[in-house]
Amino acid sequence: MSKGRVTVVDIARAAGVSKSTVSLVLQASPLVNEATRARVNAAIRDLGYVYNRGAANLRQSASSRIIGIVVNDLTNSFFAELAVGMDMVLQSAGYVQFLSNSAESLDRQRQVIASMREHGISGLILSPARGTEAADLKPLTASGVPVVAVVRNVVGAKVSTLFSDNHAGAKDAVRHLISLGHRRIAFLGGIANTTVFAERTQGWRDALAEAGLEAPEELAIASTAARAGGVAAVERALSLPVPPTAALCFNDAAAFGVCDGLRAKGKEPGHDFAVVGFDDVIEAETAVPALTTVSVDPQGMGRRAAQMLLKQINAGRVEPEAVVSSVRLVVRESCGAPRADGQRRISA
Amino acid sequence: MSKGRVTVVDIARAAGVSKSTVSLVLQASPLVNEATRARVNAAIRDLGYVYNRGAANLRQSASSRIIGIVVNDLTNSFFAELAVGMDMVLQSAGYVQFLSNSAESLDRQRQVIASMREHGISGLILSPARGTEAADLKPLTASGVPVVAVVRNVVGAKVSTLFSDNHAGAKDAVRHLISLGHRRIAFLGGIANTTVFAERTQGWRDALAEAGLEAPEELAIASTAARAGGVAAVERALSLPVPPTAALCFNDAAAFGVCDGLRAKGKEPGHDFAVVGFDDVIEAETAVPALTTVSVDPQGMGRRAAQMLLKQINAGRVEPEAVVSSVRLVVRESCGAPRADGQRRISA
DNA sequence: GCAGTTAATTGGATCGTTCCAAATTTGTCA
DNA sequence: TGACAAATTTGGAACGATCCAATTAACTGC
Repeated sequence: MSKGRVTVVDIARAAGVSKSTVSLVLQASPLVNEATRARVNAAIRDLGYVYNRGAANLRQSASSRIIGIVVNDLTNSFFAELAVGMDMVLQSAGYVQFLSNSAESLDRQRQVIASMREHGISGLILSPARGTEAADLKPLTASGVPVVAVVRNVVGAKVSTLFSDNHAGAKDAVRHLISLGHRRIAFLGGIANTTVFAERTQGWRDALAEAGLEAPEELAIASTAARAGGVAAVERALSLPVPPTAALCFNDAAAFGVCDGLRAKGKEPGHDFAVVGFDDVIEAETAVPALTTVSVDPQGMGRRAAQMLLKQINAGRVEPEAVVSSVRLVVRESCGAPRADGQRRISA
Repeated sequence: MSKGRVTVVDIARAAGVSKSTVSLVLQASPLVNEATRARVNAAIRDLGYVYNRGAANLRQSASSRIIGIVVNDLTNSFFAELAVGMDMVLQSAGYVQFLSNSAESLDRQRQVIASMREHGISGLILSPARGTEAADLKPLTASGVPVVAVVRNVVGAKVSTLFSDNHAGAKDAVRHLISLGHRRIAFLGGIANTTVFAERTQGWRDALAEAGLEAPEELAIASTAARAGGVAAVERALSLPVPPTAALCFNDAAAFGVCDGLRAKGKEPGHDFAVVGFDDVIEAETAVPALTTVSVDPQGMGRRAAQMLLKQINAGRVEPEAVVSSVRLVVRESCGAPRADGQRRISA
């Protein structure tokens, strides 16, 4: 049974028709008679036929219905949720995804993209590794494969982009902290020299300036975008001559780290120190204290990115668009503000 | 440039050789003369040739070098890390992965597996959705595609399996809690009626029995395997007439939820109540308090699963093996025990 | 009963690569 | 120089599905 796979010719023979008819049945063509269709389908079932998509893709017109997805850190739940969102719309549109993790390695990313190209992907959604250049995507775009860059930018690349509104989100968050009475507000975590970091810190600076407050550079403490980075950053912040009383963190992972670091120093987040995150990962809501954060809705963003890509694929020609996904501040407990639903925590 | 892709024939023409020679160069065959090889490679570069793996896979002997991976919940970092571990060994073995998320939906899982089959995967690693039956994998195994089931079992399926030693891990954890003086120890979180739940609760029961303690069923509180489930479970536990003083949790996600729930009730985990998790996800180490947990090393498990699959693929014939991956208790702070490195927390 | 439609069906030819057997070139030695 | 072996190179036939033009079957209306 397992020797020599079953092909259209085999089922054609079994059903007493030609391979062409079988092909029509496979494509659910209205041209074929109901009786024959039933006969062919029965043969397909009986022989355990498996459609060979590779063979079908050989004809130039056909598209592979494979979408490549490359993210820079799958262990960060933001990206995991992003991928899940994409999966939802791609799957229901009849595409399958080729998901890979570059783990911030440019080499790895190159390999993965090359491999996807060989497999004839119909499109690529990429959350680029740090340092990705336009040249890395050139071969892909040159051969007309639509690409959507999410989260991070690839300077000079002619691809569609979908970013969250980092500047506005950060500004809103800091405004909120100011409205709660804070005057010395830090920016903690994240990797300096990245676009996202620059945008978020600019939002922080602008909100402070707007309120006539200063934004001393020693209060913008970069480290890493992960939990451990938050711990380190808040430690540095608390050891300053005049420590801050509140912080906007680079992302939720860092914010959780900041909470950990505060507790390690005997301070309770949301009580003795206000903490605001960025991303609104799924744990933000159930954490204690629940994390006030700028919601970028990772799953929604994933869905949107997938939709942008599908639109380009269906349009047939590549016409890059740049979308900025709006964000909104979700006030929970970690900033010490009273909650909308009446529950409250005491503010510092 | 983008019209009509470049094929072996094109580069053959450009390099002044036959397509067969080009094919040999592509496969790095030692048969071809160095000078011609260089000429062909130059043409490949110049024309921007992209190898068409689909066409190559058409010949019966070739293998697709695609591995399918299906996990039941990518947003759980345990599975994300599992996938990352697999990615590492598969990538370096020259395979690409087709990763999908079934999100616990059997329908979805069926669709995805069917799609992977059409793409001619060389093997499948599956963390099955709840309720997966042997019949779901039958077509795959019948056609000789190696399958490795991880984390959860598929009863009756003739596939390789890789599980963590749930029974021993739970037993060790509970023994440790007993050695710290706890007498009323709960089991919190997880979904009843799953193999993993049954194995872990059995370990809990056995450790208690061994110490001559009772394991009343009201202390085994199932809910869900996520953070919110932990919150709910500990709430129920604390409202019992005689509440427990310690708990082994179904997994780390639930354990974090239990910590959250404890704080919401004004109790400090690791101080007023001992908490032990299961999995040792990456956040377990940096959380506050650092989570005492049974380490199953998800990345290592992923690597191992990938190795098992590759072994089967290379062996040529499917010979299922069952591997139980050993686990070890990592004592940190959440159980209230003094740490090995001298730092200590006060035990309740 | 027959031309004119419409509905179903069907042989090739084709996609881009690999593999095989056979052909060509080059090298070696008597 | 000719015979023989080794080193390279090469057409053509697969692989499995699709598409096109062409054929056959079934149905009109007169």
